Amino acid sequence: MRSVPHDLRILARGRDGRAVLALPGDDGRPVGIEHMDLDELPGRLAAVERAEHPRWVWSDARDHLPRLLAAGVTVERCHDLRLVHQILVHAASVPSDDRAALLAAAAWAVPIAEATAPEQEGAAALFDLEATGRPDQVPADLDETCAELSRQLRAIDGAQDPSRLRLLAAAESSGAIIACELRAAGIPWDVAEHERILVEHLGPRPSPGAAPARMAELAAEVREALGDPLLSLDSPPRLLRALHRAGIDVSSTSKWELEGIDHPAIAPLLAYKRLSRLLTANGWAWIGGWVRDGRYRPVYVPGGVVTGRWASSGGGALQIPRLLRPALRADPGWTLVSADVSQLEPRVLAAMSRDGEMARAGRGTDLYAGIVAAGVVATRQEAKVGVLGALYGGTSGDSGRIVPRLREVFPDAMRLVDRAAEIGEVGGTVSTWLGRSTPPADERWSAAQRAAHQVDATSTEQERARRSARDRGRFTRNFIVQGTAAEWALAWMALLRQELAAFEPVAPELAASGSGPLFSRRAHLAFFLHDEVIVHAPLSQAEAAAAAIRDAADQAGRLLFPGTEVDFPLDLAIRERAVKD
DNA sequence: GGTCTGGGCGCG
DNA sequence: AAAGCGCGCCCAGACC
Repeated sequence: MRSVPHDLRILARGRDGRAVLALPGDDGRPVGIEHMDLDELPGRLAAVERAEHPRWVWSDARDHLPRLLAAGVTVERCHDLRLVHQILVHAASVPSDDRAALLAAAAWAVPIAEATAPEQEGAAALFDLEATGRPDQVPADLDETCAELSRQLRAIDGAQDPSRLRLLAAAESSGAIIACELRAAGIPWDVAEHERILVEHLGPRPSPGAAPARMAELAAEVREALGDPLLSLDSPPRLLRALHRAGIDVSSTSKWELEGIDHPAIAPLLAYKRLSRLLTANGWAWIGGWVRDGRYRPVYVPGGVVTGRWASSGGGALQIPRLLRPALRADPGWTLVSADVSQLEPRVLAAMSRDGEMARAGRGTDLYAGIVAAGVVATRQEAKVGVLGALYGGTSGDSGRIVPRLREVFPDAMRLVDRAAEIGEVGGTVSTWLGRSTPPADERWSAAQRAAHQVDATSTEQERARRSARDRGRFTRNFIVQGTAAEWALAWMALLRQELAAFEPVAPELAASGSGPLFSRRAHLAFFLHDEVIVHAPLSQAEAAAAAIRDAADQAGRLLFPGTEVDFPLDLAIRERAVKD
């Protein structure tokens, strides 16, 4: 009834730590089985790659790829069974018995592993399994791999729109490769510049346990202004009590509540908080823990967020403060090509909903300016607040005032997100454009809704249930947009990676020092942040890399939304350092 | 000693 | 006052 795609090639774990290559047969059983030692694998795999350009089926990129990359070998395409399992097991478009079969294969649903800072790794362990944060849990032997592949192919083939799920599986799997490659290549990191920024803001590096000079000064000012000479600023409850004693009426110590209060303690306190954050999150300890040989090598976690966005594990790769962006710096003779998409999420919404009016507002560069130009609102700020309110479910304040206006002007777009919210509020499932679905509402949520519908429900129970229903509505409203934007970004990166891989290597004397065997002689992806990429490129390839980034964005739009009027303009810059403006 | 939770804040 | 989504990380405090 169904034939296995002919370009699949299986890489699995053999007995005694050996590797095994095979082809999936039409009956689901492996054929053409080859066993080999691990040190033979990169050479053999590279030969198959060159000759056949297969799609490699493996349990988990993290099982195999780090070792291959260290040996200078990578692959064009894969099918990552763990990631695709995670998608298919919830996908609403997959028939329920196929989903049940996947659910029964519970070992494929492994939790995200912790990252290990390089300082805790042996130097030789950098590319071992342990170092990639991957416990040995997924059943990766040949039979299990084939069985799971069969389940997944059946699930996709039986889905309402197999082509979308196939595209999603390919994009997600490509992300698995890219995440490993990003770690192997690393972010070129200028430690001297990072330290200069720390000293500029905090003062000289303090001895262990001591506070930096600037923080100590600010803390003294705060204690003086509050008349509390022994106060610790690092304990929110104590700080809150001290603020109350000083007559400052706040309900928390958070900065948005403190801002705007007129008291001599506030300015130094806010400054202290800012510095404290810099020190603890990205101070000298962070450099020592995460930067080695001029590279920051974060662990990216594709599919780590329910919506399909990537998460990161260790070092906070997706939360690097803007203040430290200048430390992201190209190697000598190289440059950074940085690009981010302007207003990705509203553009994705316009494309998904085929809202022509919204597509037209975005044509050119700035969607918010387009909304102003169309006469919908008076200022760019209002346009932005309104659109974010539409995407997030804002009801009060400025966004609550503006969203109804957007509902008149962009009826198709607003209907799509409003409908997603309605479905979520009653416990339903919504899906992204390519078919990633929300997990079912958890049992506590459903129990609260049931309780509120009993005849003897208290008003507290009813109010709590209404609130959690609205919470879930905002989640599902945002899910379809954030998740589809993540799909667009995956396609963008996958297409970009393909283009960069075709670049000619530069001369050996122009090689980057720390990017590893595969990436030191041609432009390569170095950083990814939801709607933003940075490519590290030899100077001679910078313009070509910029063109590739733009071309990949155009192609991604057409791939996901054939015939769409929506464009995806980029802010792009070629600079030595990744600073904005 | 360890683990867990919430506050707070960085990113999109 | 964070109004409105999704994260990770650090710290203090609570608890075992």
